[in-house]
Formats: sequence, structure tokens, C-alpha cells
Amino acid sequence: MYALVDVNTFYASCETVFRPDLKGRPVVVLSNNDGCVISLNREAKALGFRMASPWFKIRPQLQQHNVAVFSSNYALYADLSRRVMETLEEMAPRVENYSIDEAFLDLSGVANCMPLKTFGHQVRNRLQKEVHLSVGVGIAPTKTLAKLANLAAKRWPQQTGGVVELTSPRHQRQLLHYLPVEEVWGVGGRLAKKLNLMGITNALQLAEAPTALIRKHFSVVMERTARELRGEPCLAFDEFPPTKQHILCSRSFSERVTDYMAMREAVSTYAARAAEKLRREHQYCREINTFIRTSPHDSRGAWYSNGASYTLQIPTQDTRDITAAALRCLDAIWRPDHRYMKAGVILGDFFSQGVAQLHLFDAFQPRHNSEKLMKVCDDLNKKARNTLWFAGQGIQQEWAMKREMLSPAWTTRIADLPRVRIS
DNA sequence: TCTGGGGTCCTAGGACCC
DNA sequence: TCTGGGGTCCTAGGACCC
Repeated sequence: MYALVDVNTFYASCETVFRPDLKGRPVVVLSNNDGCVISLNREAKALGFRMASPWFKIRPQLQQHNVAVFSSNYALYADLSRRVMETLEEMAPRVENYSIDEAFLDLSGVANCMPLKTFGHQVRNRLQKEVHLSVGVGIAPTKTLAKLANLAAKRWPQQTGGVVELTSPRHQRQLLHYLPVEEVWGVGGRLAKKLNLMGITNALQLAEAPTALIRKHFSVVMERTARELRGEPCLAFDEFPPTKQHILCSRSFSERVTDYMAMREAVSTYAARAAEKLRREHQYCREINTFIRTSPHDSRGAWYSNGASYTLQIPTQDTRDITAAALRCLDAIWRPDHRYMKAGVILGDFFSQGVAQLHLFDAFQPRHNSEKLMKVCDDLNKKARNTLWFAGQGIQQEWAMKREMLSPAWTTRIADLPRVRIS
């Protein structure tokens, strides 16, 4: 048996934890750059506001309804997420940290101690009391069913008390019959449309469709989803996250970038940040990819989107190598006279140590003392962000993202408070 | 009339998730 | 004026191998 625990309206809830004055008030959280809505609490949803609405379009209505609006504050969300996960780890034998606001629990053995539903309520009560966040709990024999049980717990909080146990086949069929197929985990808009054309509109019909038919029209992913709905586990429980295959750092700019030097600063900054993430994963990479693009919504000027990649001879984790490669890629794809909206750097082809395989006649040698130098940089920046950076990243960073309604870093150190630039 | 069989690796693109 | 960021997995097709 698995449980899926998921924090209700996570980002919006985090913003209210330290602001009791917001109780009962609608709250929304905006994406990076204060672009669009990415989290809304129950009150904001009840007013008819929707996910992904551009802020500039709904701003007047938000003001009119006295909605509290926040820029996203990832330092705060990550810290509250950590507290949730730590609490869950104390309660369940095994925990899979699935996303910033959800975890699967392996409930093996729990039923010997108490009814599973009781356990679900204990989890809920404890998180409410200790972390001041409200969660939904779904319990079922497969991950996909646990997801649906969780959905039901959140959709009918009054009737369910926030906990749904979906262990009996009869209850499973009832719920599946009720839910449209696009609500199933793994079925997105495109696949739902295709399923609907085949006459499969609810989750029960997908569960009962012949495997051969599903396999004929879809990939093995859909077959697994259908089997999971029938109660046959196909998705493994991953207690330890597998090592990443790619690391990406990208941002939209606060204003369109047209200047080559500004773009170099941005790409250098993302490369440095990606390198930092790489070192935190204790990996070395060989492939560096840079992409730049204009806005698809921009009616002025032609749309342009391009990327280039560079493969190093020797895997590296040194910011200097990664930045140099990222800038080489930029030079290959940079075209003047575009209004760029976004750029990013992707690292790939990872190795767990620097010198994986030296080329027989290789002129390239690993940099001397690279690891030590990078460690010094990381340690300094860990104490206080942006203590030390490479000159190429720039100082003014006019293109850096906008976060005009950022909440304070309630839970973390003073050093992490939003930095005020003194010029 | 009629031209093998069995693999690997890589990449681009499409789908999904939060 | 203004529309996020960071990931995963699978498949088809091409190049290449013996």
C-alpha cells in the first residue's frame, strides 16, 4: 500500500504560514519575473482566478478583490518543504520525495498497527500542528490510484476529512467511474483527446480497455497507467532519487535583451549557477548547451529560437570551463537585431569523477587545483549568496528578473534576505 | 518476379509531471 | 509593455557494425 501526501495550494499556503493576518483572504503567487499565476489558495480560486493567467491581464481584478499577491519565494518554499519531508520520514517506514510539495509513503506494515485511514489522519494532524500546512492524503495499492485517492481527498474535504483510503475494488471502481480520464496521472491534454476519440472518457473505461488496444494506439507508458488503475503496480517506489541526467538553468529577462554584452552576462550567470548545481550533485559534465529565444507572444519582429552544444574532451565541474563553453555556444547562435526574452544553459553527459577517460594523445589536462578553488567559491557563496562571482556575470545585471512582491525569508538566515544593491 | 538478419548508438521530437 | 523553471521517459529513424 502507498500513500500520496500532497500539500494543498503549496506556494500560496507557504505565504500565509507566517502571516496570520492573511487568514481568509485570497492569495496568489506569481511565477518568476512576476509573469503569471502559479499558485492560488481556495479563496482566490473561489473568486474565479485561474492558474497560468498572466498577471498584467488580471491585475485590476486582483486589486478589486483585495487579493494578496506575492512574487515566488523559493527559499521559503524549499525550507517548508524540507520540514514537511522530515516529519513524514519520522512517521513512515520509507518516503519517496516526489516533488517540492508531494511525497509517496510506503505503508508496509502500518496496517498491523492501525487502520490505514487512521494513519492518514495522524499524518494530516501532525503536519497541520507542526508545520502549519494542510495536506491531502490518498491511500491505495498503486501510485496511480493513490494519486486519484489524493485528488478525491482534496476535492471533497468536508466529506473525506482530507483522507481517502481506496483499498477495496468496489470503491476504486466507483471513483474511477466518476473521474474524467484527463484527471489520471500520466494522461495530459493530448492523450486525453485521443482517448476521448476512442470513446474512453472516464478513468474506469481506461482501466477496463483491452491491453492490446491500448498498446496498439499508445506507448508502454499508457499501458502501465491502465494496469495501475486496475490495481497492478507498475511504477517502482524510489526512496533514493536517481542521479540527474541534465541540469538546466534558465530565466526570462525582466526586459527584452538586445545587447550582446548583456546576453553574455546572462549566459555567464546561468552557466555559473548550473555549475554550482552540478557540484552539489557531485558530478562532472562533458556537454554544455546554450539556448536563446525571443518571445512567442511578441508580434514585433521575427521569432527566433536556437541552441548550440559543445562537448569537452574531459568532464569538468569547473565554472571557468563551463562558462567558456557556454559562451562559445552563444557566439554560434547569437543574431543581432532580435529582442531576446530568455536564455538558458543545460549541462549533460555526466560522470561521477573528473578524469573518466583521457584521450590517448590528449593535449588537454585537468586544471590544477580546480576542485579546491571551486570549493572555496561554493563555501563562501553558501554562507551568503553572491559573495563571490566571475566578472563576466556583470554587476548591474539590468536583465535580471523582476520580483517586486517578494515576501521576507521568514525561515532562513539574515544573509538570505533579499539583497539591496548599493551603487 | 526475386537482393539477409540481427544488432547498437545517437538524436530529435513528442508526451508527460510539478 | 507585460505570458515560469526544471525535470523525466519513450519512440522513430538514421547511421553504422558484423
